[in-house]
Amino acid sequence: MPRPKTHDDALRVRLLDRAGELLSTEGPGALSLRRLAADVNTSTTAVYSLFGGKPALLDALYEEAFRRFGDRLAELPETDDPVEDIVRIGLTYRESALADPQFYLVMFSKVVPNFTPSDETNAAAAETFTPLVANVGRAVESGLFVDAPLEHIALAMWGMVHGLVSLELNGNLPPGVEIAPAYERAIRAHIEGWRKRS
Amino acid sequence: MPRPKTHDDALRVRLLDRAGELLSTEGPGALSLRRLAADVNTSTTAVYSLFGGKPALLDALYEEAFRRFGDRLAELPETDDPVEDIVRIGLTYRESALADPQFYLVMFSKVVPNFTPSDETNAAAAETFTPLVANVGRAVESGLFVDAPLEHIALAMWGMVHGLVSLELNGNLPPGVEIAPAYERAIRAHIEGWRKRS
DNA sequence: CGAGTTTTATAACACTGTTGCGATAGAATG
DNA sequence: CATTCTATCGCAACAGTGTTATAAAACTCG
Repeated sequence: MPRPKTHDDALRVRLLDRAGELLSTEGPGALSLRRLAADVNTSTTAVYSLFGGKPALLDALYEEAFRRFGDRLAELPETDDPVEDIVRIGLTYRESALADPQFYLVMFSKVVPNFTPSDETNAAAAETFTPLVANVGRAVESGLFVDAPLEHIALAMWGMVHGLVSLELNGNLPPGVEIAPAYERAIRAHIEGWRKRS
Repeated sequence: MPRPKTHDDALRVRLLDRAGELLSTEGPGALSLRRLAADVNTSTTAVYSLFGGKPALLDALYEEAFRRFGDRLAELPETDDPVEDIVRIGLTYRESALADPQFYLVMFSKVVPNFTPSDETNAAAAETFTPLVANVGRAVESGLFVDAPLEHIALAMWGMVHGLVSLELNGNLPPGVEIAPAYERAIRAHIEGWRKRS
C-alpha cells in the first residue's frame, strides 16, 4: 500500500561512499547533509531515515575508517621475528594514516562538532589494537622483552606511533626535522627500551 | 570627533577570557560569537574589529593555550639528573592536559572547522618543545644517551607522551588499562631505549 | 476508480559566521 | 549654544548549517 522504498541499503552505502569521498577530497567542511543528499540524488531525509542524523552518519563513517585501518594492519604477514613485525606495524600505521589523512582525522581528531563515537564503535575500534598486542605477546614469551603487562607495552608503543603521526598531520612537528627516518629510529629505540637486559 | 572607543584592549582580554571559559566548561559547541558577545555585553562586531573573525579569535586562544602550556613546562626546576627531569616533563605534560582538556583539544585537535593556526602562532607553539630538547641535550652530553640528533630523541619522547595523552582524552584507550602507572612506566622504558649501552 | 497508508521530498525553524548599513556619540566649527 | 562632521559601533540581512514538522507522492486494497 505504501509508495516504494528508495531509502534502502543500496542508498545507504552510496551515502556512506560519497561522504567518505567528500571527506577525503574536500575535507570535513564540505560534508553537509544538503550537499551529500544532492550528490546522490536524494533528500536530506534519507540520512535521517537510514542513519538517524549527522552524528550517526559520522559514527558509521568512523566505524568504516577503523575497519579499513584494522585490515591494513591485520594484512601484515607474521614472520619469525616478532620485534621486526612490530616495526612493520608501526611503519604501516603511518603509511595508512598518510594514505588518507582525512579519515585519520575522523578517527582520532574531533573534526566534526557534536560527534562522539558510540560505545559499540569504540569497542570495534579497540580491536585495531590486537595485532600489536599479539606480537608484543610473542616477544615477551620469547624472553626478548621485560616481564611487564602486555597491554602496557603495547599501549606505550601505540601511543608513540599515534602521537608522532598526529603531530605530523596536525603540522605540529618542529621545523627542520625529516620525519621518515626519525620515525623508524624512534620505533626501534622504543623497542630497545622494553628489551630484557642480560 | 568620533564616538568613544569601547572595542579596546580591555574588551579584548574579556572576550578572550570568556571564550576560554566557554570552551573549558561547555565545550567548543557553546563557543558562538553571539553567545560570546552577549556574555561580555557587546556585539559580534567586537570580535571582528578586535580579532578579525572567529578563526582569528581561535588563533589568539591557541596562542594563549600554548603559552600556558609552555609556562607550566618551563616552571619545572632543573636538577642534577637530566633523565629524571625528562620524566618530570612527561608527567607534567599529562597533568597540564588533564587540567584543561578543552584547551588541549584546541591545541592538538581540529575542534573548530575552518581554523588552522597561523605560521606565527605555530612557531610560538614550537617553543613549548625547548625544555625537553634542553634536557635531552644534557643527557647526551653526559654520555647517558646514544649519539643521535637531539631533535630526534626529543621528538620521539614528545610523540609518545602526546600520543598517550591524546588517546586518553579521546577515549581511545583499550578498556581495562589503568593509565597513570602505565604512563610513567612507558616514559621510563622509552628513556631506557635511548640509553647508551656500556 | 477511490480510500487508505506508508514513504519521501519540501519547507519551516533555530542556529551559525559574516557583512553592509544606519544609528550613535562626542569633538570641532559657526 | 546649535550644527555639522566622522569615526565607531549595534542591528539586521544574508547564506549557510542540522533538524523537524508538514504535506505531497505512490502504491495496494476494497
